[in-house]
Amino acid sequence: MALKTAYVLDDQIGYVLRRVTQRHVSLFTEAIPQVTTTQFAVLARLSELGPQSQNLLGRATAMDAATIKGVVDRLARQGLVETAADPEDRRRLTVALTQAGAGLFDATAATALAVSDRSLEPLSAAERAQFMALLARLA
Amino acid sequence: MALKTAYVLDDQIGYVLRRVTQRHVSLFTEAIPQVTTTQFAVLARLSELGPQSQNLLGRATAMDAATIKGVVDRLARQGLVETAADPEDRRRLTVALTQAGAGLFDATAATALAVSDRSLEPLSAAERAQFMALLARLA
DNA sequence: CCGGGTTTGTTTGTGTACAAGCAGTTTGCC
DNA sequence: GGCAAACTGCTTGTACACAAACAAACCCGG
Repeated sequence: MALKTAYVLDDQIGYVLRRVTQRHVSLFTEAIPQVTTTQFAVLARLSELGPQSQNLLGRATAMDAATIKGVVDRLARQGLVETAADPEDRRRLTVALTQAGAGLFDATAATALAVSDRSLEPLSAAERAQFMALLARLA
Repeated sequence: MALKTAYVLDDQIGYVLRRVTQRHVSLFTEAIPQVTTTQFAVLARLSELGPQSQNLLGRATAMDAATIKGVVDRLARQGLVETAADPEDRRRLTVALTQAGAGLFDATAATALAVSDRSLEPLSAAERAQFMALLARLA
């Protein structure tokens, strides 16, 4: 008879990913309470790529259409991004950083990098590099 | 003047974690559509530990009180768990697997393990072990 | 030039996830 | 014995995340 392989929750990638994410988000929120991790990703992409259509922006930040809409709405409510109609394609909604949004990103980028570091704190420098390389291959 | 370290979103642990989680959840949902990853974690813990108070169950599955309540409610609505008042402590709500819940867990545990494997598919066996060891230290 | 397929965005519904505040219960300690 | 502290659970509000269904606009082949 086959040996039944036990299901050990604590060894499952999904469960551990969830806990690591919880810890990371908690560190981020403590350091940068103004925006969430997802909102910050949008600011970062807009800063990097310049104004984008909402749809493209969603793809560039791994959010589906419904999710990116909510995120953009909340950022707009905070005055960090603004949306404008595209004259060339009337379906399109162009999203751009405001001065305030660009300012916030520039002011917090270094802190955000420090948060990434703190998340990886339990690992040595060599282990961090190794881990990030492996993690990237799973995305 | 100090060299400004660029913020590269794709290199940030939080962003990559989110994408890896998205991929994993998608694989899980495809393989086991009856319950979500979080709900499955609850079934696994109950199967492992036996009936638990809702509060303890939340801690054992890394969910806060509000979250575990919602998850237990939805599992109960599906008839996979049942709750009972504790005669010894009237604040306590004991959560237990039903026959259906235990049956579903037993029937899908092997599949769930296969999902964990598929999530790690891009890595070799040695790399998987290495990755899981590093990941666990970040939780 | 027109009709079908695609793209873009919106809406609704469901399911985590957490903070904060409330209420009832139990326990510990004076 | 009695009261404060701790525990357990509930509720509300906010924020992702995705599926599904829809409408409007665009594009391309015939």
